[in-house]
Amino acid sequence: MATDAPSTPVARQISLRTVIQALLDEGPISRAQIAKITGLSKQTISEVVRELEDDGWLRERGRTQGVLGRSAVTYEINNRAAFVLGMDLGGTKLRMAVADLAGAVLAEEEVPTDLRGGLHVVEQIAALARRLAARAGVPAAGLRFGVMGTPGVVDPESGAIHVAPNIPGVDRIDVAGALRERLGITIAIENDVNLAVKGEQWQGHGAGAGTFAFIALGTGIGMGIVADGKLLRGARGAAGEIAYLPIGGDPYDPRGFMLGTLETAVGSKGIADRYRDYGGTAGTTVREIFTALEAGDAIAAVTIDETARLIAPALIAVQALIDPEVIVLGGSIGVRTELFERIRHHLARCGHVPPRLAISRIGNRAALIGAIGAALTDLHNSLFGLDVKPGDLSLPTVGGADGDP
Amino acid sequence: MATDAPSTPVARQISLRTVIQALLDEGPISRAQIAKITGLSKQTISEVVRELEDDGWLRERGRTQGVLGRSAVTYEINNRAAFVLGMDLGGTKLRMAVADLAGAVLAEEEVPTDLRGGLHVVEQIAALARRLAARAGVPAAGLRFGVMGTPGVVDPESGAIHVAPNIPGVDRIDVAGALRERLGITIAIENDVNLAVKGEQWQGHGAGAGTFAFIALGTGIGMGIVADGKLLRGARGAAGEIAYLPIGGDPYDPRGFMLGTLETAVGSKGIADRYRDYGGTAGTTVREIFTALEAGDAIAAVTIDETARLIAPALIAVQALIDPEVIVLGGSIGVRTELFERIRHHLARCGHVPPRLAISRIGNRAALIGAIGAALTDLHNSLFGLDVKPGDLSLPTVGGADGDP
DNA sequence: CTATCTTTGTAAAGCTCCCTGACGAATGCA
DNA sequence: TGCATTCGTCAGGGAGCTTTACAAAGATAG
Repeated sequence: MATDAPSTPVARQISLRTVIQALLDEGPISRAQIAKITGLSKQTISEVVRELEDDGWLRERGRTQGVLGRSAVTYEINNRAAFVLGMDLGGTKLRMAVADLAGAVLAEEEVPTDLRGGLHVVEQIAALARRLAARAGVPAAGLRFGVMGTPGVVDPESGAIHVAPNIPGVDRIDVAGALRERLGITIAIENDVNLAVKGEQWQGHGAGAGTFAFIALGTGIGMGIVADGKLLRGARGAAGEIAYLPIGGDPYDPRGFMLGTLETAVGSKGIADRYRDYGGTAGTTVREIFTALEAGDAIAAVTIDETARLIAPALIAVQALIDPEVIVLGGSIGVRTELFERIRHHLARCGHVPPRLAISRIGNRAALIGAIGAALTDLHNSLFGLDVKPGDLSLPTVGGADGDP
Repeated sequence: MATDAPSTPVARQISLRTVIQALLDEGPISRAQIAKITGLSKQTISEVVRELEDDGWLRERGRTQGVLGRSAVTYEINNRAAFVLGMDLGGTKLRMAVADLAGAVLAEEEVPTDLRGGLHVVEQIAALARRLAARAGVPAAGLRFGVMGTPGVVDPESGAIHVAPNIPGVDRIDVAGALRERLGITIAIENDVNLAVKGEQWQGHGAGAGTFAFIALGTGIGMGIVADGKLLRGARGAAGEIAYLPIGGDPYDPRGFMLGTLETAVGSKGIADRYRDYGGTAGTTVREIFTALEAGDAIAAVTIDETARLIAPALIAVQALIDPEVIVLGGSIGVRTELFERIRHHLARCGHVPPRLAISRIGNRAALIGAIGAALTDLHNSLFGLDVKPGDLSLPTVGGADGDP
């Protein structure tokens, strides 16, 4: 429960945090303005700002002018005080970006994933990271944190990748540890859909929403949920496993057990199967079906419409259980406007108030942006976070119940 | 964002909180033990304990003995330092209890709700509260907080009851304000299902679970979700509206629009309709159908089995989206073991790993217990809470995205 | 029964961090 | 040029925590 750290630094730490937060929120401002915003005294602000400036986190920006009274020196966050690495490791592509403390991307690259897998991938990641850091002009000790997204199940504590579809061998080695060793920085690994959600929360349609959902429609179907600003993981990290929603087919049909009832119906394989069942001949991939749809293929149109008709209830289910402010659709299939409009149409037929829908604005970079955001959050918290994080007081233990954790 | 309160008291406030928390967690302990647990110095602990004892929150309990060294005075929370009121206002019954600071119920009573509604109900509540306080021997200024659960939609900020089924007129008056006036304490009003969830979290099957769901099956069907220890409300406070889950019927069938597809199928009316459709003659209420089932009525058995067959996929949906540690069933229908066993059976047929299920342990007192818990949490936080509640630092605004709130 | 060891709790001194009030410095306006 | 206004620093003081020292109280060994 309680911390055993001495509580001396806690007051100053709160002040540091408060000042940083004010600068993040309000942009370049003077010390006097910070004092007004934070309620701390001018004296204290001067001390804190000097401390932060000495350590390189802040820098002078300019001076105020035009207003009555003496002009003031304004300060801003020193964007180049630290850098982070965002990564998105997919089965076919490896995306990576170096960003500064303000989240601005300084260098970004996308390369095909080394299909030999295992340590080859690790080496590829490390080499790319070094190349990007050099290109962005990041000094040797400048990189502080990295976050990598990857499909499959990731242990949130250790970062071990338990199931890694499409990338051979990475579930047998400690990727995070190997990268930490090669790059000299802490690397956290996170599920890519979860990071995409964080990306949407930061720079996409989820910005400003306390609660929203992001659904990735592609080969498979996955969902990430942000509730009250925080990622919802569930008891076993399996929250958002929308593929297993008993919608779009008979939940008691064993054919849906493997991939999940919903994914069997509306995953890319389900769509292709449906197109073929209906007698379509234009191709076997979803991309080809969409191309046929554009060319006026009636069977493709029916296929996509039927897919939308099956997806709409799934969105109703999400709305009923989570009540998100908006549901953002992403993934290679989810961003197609043809499908989107058909889903909209069917949603309106379900009665009640349909959920607000949006197509991902940041598209296939969502996980990368989320990785950068996650790394920045980690960085901020490690620099200016509090050791003491007081939550609600736990209720006393009563009767036969177990105590709160 | 930042506070404008002076930060002087924050250090002592953290210390006060830490000591209280240690006493809540570890029961009666000596000052020296508190010092060890919290990491604060013995000196500071002595000061803090003296302060708390002077204000009546702590009291001496006894002395340690039998161990090496000087014996120590042990302290404990003074249970009788403050009292709270828990209330559960239903369409037919009004339940109320007075509890002490440790959550022990000192007086409890259940009366029929005054069916005249409106101010009559307010007067009834106030009178019952005074009677219970007197019976529990609570001094005049002893009651500090009250929380009341009620069905329908409650504005989380103002406590205004927007929709109050079965109780005429309470949606047109400021119940919380009227009670505050009559009882002289702060009264918060909360949705009863949400409170039932809190009750399960505190003293029921949710104890110790970070994420779980509570489903109330009765006249209607409702759900409350606790995610990472916190109640999930959703963007419009409509999270957990499981009645609208598009399961158990055709989601495009307008007959399900009013009550919701799932509730139309498995609400008490849906069950009764099904029994009649199958040719059942034993009665028209669910209670009568269950009685017939016990008497060996085959049609009742089929009705209940079919109901369970429809409910199981809804639970699968909850598991897929939320991944709860356990799903607790409550409400007059949800606690019936006959139904529970049938649901279990059908869940096992859905493939995948079925969610862990449990029947509510605290039954129809769940909302009342949750109200007591909520009132205690409010009380603790008002007494020993921090003004500053630092969350994660917000990410900087980048590109065209809006800033974080 | 006494000496010793351990633990508890208090006292005094010092440090960190914050605030207040005063004051010089800088700036716009009349 | 003088004045009002705002910025930023200096000096003084208070709150709260820690450390060191020490007295008090109890257990144990001989």
